[in-house]
Amino acid sequence: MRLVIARCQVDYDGRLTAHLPMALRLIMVKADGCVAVHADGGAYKPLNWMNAPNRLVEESGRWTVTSPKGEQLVITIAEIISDTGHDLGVDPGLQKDGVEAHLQELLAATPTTIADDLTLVRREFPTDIGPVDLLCRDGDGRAVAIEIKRRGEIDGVEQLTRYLEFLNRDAALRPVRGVFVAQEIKPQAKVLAGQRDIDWVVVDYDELRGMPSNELRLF
Amino acid sequence: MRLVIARCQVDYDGRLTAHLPMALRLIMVKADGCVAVHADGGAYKPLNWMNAPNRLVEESGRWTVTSPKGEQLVITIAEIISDTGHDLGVDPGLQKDGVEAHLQELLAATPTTIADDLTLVRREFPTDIGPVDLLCRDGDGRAVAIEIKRRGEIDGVEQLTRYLEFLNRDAALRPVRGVFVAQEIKPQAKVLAGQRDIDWVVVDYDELRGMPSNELRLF
DNA sequence: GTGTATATCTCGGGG
DNA sequence: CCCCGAGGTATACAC
Repeated sequence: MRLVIARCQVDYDGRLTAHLPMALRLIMVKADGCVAVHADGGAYKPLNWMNAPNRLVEESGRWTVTSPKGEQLVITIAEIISDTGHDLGVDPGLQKDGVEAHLQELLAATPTTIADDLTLVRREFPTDIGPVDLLCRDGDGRAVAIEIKRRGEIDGVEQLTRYLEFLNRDAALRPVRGVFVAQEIKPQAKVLAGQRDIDWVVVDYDELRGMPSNELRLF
Repeated sequence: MRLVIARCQVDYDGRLTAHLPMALRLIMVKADGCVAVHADGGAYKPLNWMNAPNRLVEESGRWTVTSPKGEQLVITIAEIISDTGHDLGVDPGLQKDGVEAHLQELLAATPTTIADDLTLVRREFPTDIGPVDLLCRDGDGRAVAIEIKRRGEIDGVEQLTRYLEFLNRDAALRPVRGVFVAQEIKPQAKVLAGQRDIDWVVVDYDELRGMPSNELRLF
């Protein structure tokens, strides 16, 4: 990783046009070739950048970064304050816990936490418009499509609505009910779900995680 | 801006739990207090971070960053390779051109580029569920709701559908047609729009910008 | 502050 | 490669 502190001006032309007047900034060049220009504030997002893959041509006082898609980043350098490089090697990578995938795993193992008469048919049930998180059947053998979110907002209800629209065209499944499941659900999402006859259930991740699936089988 | 190259392990606990094993990385601390841990690849996004505002407590071999919301980032430092600081000052800021707002301005000035019988009623027409980009009337005096995107995808069609649903409840406006306008439209979005009787139009930003609004008034 | 929409979103997975 | 969905999305803006 190369770190350059420099007085520079930056011009990007690609998905949009953007210009940065001359000022002191950090230019970060990573081992994969991506370039980012940072100011001394503004969270972690750089002011301007170019992702890998790209081609960096370094002339005196002028760096030109070109992507295969025709995007171009031109860095005009007036003064270099510092220019250092370090080989960091390959990172072992980030381990996450508590994202939607885990919630889906737990709910697939114990769908009865959503409604006590549900049995799982398939996780990530494929349709032409995307996978349905969980497809279940209820006690009467009727199909139930379940959309899972960490945070339940309007988008999730729209997504489930599209799936239900699609699934209800299939005579073998029809009629399909929908249940919107999340750790928290915004009032607007509840209203929209209600308007569309979609049930919603709030679940607790920590509670689910603490509940072994064999404990559920006793019910 | 402080730049530290160090062998470190990082543990985040907040909106989720995340762990980074010990490895060589860059730790960037900006003047506003935000902290970002970067590997030597993977675009501009850091592996882990904590935005401002926060409180950074630096002990020997252990940095603890705490946010007011109860999130915590713990950086365990085994070895410091380099530790430098530079005062970059306040950045003059980024100037952008070509984002959705500009497209909307241009189309508001010359709605005839969407359909030649359109006249503008209002930009950002307010509804209870969000603002409609453009509300127009066609040659027959019928209301037309227009949703503008740089890139037209399914979400945009859903958004326009919600607006149409809402607007069509208003007897003074009904029946309201919808037009989906974008610089490029994905095939799925065209299909969904077609299914819902929503027209779609592809426009060229550079062409629009090159076209003075008074030139259009001659038609 | 909540709610809504945008983003050069980024990033990863699947066909 | 595109398409789709998730994200500690972040960020701006209106109510």
